[in-house]
Amino acid sequence: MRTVLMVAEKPSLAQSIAKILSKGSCTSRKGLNASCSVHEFTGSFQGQTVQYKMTSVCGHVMSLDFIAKYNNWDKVDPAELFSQAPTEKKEVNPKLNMVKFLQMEARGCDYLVLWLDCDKEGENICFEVLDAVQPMMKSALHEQTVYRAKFSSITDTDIWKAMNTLGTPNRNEALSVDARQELDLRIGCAFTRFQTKYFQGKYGNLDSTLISFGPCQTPTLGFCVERHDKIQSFKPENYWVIQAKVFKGKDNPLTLDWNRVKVFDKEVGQMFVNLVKTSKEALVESVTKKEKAKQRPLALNTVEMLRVASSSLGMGPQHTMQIAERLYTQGYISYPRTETTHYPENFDLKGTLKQQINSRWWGEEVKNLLSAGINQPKKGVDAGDHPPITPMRAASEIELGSDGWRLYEYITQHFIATVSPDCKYLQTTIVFNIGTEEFSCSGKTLISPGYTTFMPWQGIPLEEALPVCESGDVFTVEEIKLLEKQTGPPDYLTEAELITLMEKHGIGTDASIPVHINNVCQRNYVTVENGRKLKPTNLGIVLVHGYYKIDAELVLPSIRSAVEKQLTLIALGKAHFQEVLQHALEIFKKKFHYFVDSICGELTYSHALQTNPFSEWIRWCSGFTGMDDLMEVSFSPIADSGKPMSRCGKCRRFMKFILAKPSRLHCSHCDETYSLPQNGAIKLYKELRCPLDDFELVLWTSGTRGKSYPLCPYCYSNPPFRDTKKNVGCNECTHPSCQHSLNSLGIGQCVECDSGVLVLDPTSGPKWKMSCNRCNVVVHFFEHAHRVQVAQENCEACDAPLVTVDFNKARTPLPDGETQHTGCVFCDSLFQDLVELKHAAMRHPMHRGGGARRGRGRGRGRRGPPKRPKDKMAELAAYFV
DNA sequence: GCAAGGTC
Repeated sequence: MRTVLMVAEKPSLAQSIAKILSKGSCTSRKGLNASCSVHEFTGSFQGQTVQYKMTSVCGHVMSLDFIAKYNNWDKVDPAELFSQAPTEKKEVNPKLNMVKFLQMEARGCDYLVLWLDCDKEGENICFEVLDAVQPMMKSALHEQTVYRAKFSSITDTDIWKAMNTLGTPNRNEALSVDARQELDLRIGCAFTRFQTKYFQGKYGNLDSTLISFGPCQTPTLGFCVERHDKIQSFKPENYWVIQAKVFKGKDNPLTLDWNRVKVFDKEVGQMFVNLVKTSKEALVESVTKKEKAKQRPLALNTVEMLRVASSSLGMGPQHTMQIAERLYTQGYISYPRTETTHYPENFDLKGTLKQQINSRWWGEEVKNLLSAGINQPKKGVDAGDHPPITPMRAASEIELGSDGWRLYEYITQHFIATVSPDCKYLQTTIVFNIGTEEFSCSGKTLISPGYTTFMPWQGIPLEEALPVCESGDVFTVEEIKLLEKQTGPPDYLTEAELITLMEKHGIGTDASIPVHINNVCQRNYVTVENGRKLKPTNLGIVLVHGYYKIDAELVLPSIRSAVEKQLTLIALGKAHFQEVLQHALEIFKKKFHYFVDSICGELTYSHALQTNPFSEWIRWCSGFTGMDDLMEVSFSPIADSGKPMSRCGKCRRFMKFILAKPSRLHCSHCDETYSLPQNGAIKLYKELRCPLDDFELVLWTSGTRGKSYPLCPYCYSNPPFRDTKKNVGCNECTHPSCQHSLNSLGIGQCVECDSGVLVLDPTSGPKWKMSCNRCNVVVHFFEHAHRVQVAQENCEACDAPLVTVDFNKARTPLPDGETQHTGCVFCDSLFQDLVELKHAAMRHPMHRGGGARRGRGRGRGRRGPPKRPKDKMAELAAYFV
């Protein structure tokens, strides 16, 4: 029997489609990776009985990156990223082993049906799957073996229709995505690397480790700054309004609005007041009553959910999506990433509603709605991806958790609202004549709440009823006043407004909008204020103003849509991939050079390149215009930042320690910046010097319960030996004789990780410890000893260096009041009770180990001394190869 | 260390 392999874009879809095509009779098994399942069933395919295998990928299989040597920020000129730097496709998530999994499943299959999402990205993934799978499939000479299923919703009719009208994957659409990936990568990385290096080398208090640029994130930031500028440049204006109060009989006075609304000239206002004041009576000119409706909402899609979650629930988009994902995988809501606002024809609206009849919150109203008959939902847009977001089963607050419940509650309320009647109300307007001027007042009274029963925040607020009157009635004027008012500035952009702007300008997609917003926050360009308002930081403002000054297109949203337009030409087969790509790259390369030239002022970029290798030229940039003028207002030059710390090995002057992220050392005399390990504190290390370069050592420490090690600021960035890695401290340095090196202080192989060595922390006394130079393992030993040293000799049993310990006479734990002992930490019986294993407490909660595993329960020595290493010297020796 | 786009 022949086999048909079918691949969907995500596991949940593979399952749904298999269920439909097998009429519920498929058997399922886990695939090679934990994420993907394979659903198998027998059926017919082109008139023959076949075995079907339905599975999925998890989004993209491959992603684009530069080949490794172009990922060195110090050696590669960002300008090379526009053309010279070759790219390669790598597996997105090597842990998932997706290619291997697909190949395993494809081995010996006869046909392939691609069920990827029906958009350009899906088309691109088709070819990623195809590339992986085709070599493993049986080859047929005169027969089509690869098919594309095109479906517009996940319903029986649609899936069967797709199956019966299979086509072929569209290479052009896939290529347009390839082009987008390459453009985004080359442009984004080139600008990001240049900006980061340039500004970091120049300013000491930037407070950002990365100054990123991207075709989506930069316009996103641009929107926030645009509003900021409007606020800043706002000039309040005085205006005047006439307020009239009238009454009839014993009724409360009625405040009327002036039909001219306002005037911007006080004298003109006063003139009107005088005209009005000639009359003591207000004559009712007309009374109109209009029945109006507030329309029930469209079915819910992702972007609307994100907007409401932000504005009404105070939940950020990233967080909202995480919660929604969870609700989806737990079966409470339907798939949360969709652009569609129209329910499929056969959607079971009543069934979905019936699930809610026992709810203690809205059960009664739902019952009423069902018995009165539900309303046909409004016609929305069917984007052909997934049905709108709806609840899938009843739930309670306890099982969902606070935010989970709030989001579920909203999704459910929104769903019920879409099948409820519109809200109906009566709008009454009374128009008055006082003297020559017209005034009016209006009010709303509820006729039937309709959907606002379920979305009470949209309800018609209760108002005081207007007096009953008809045209010709006369009211008495109680008061006429000229009020002076002032126009106010707009407020900062709310997250919900930003989402709307991004959607409108095509910046990002439903899935990526939250990521871009998160990016501009994490990069310190924007902060989220009360009410989820987005306020740009100094850095964000300066960057955007800089782009405006140099090349506004870099920040305008139109840049994205222009590129998208070109890409569509590829998708339509009207332009060639290479043509469009090269053309766009050419334009952006010019923009890049112009940007660099503008920032660097007099010295042109190409000139600088000719005369200096890349690593040298950045410092040559001087005589700035544009961006730097702006930067200097908000940020201080690196030479003026920080406090003196340790001496430079080249000029012997003090270097300054800059605390702002990324913390670093800067020698203003040599104009050099040296990077340091992050997430810890830096101190001077006893004015000791590195024997190789004469730089004063500094001590990095992650806190009292964590690790610490000395490092040489120069060696840290410029590894001294061929076998030393970049960005390591003295505890990984292989210097043969320096007293701070791994060679002098290493004691034995790490008890947990494979590659680390336990190194004595010479600063840790009196709570002595040795810590692994690779992982978080810390071994506490010889508490209260007043000296711990690594001896010259090695253990006869295991060859580990011996350790000499000195205790005070009064506190010595050694037998017979002995104060000194030399022995092996791993083998010596006297030492056995004096050694204890722990994990370093890390400052950063993201690091593994550390905190969570630090139990009080483990008494000293409970786990015994560290395991006896098999061959410690072999491990140690590995370091010196 | 970088982009944006999928998805878990």
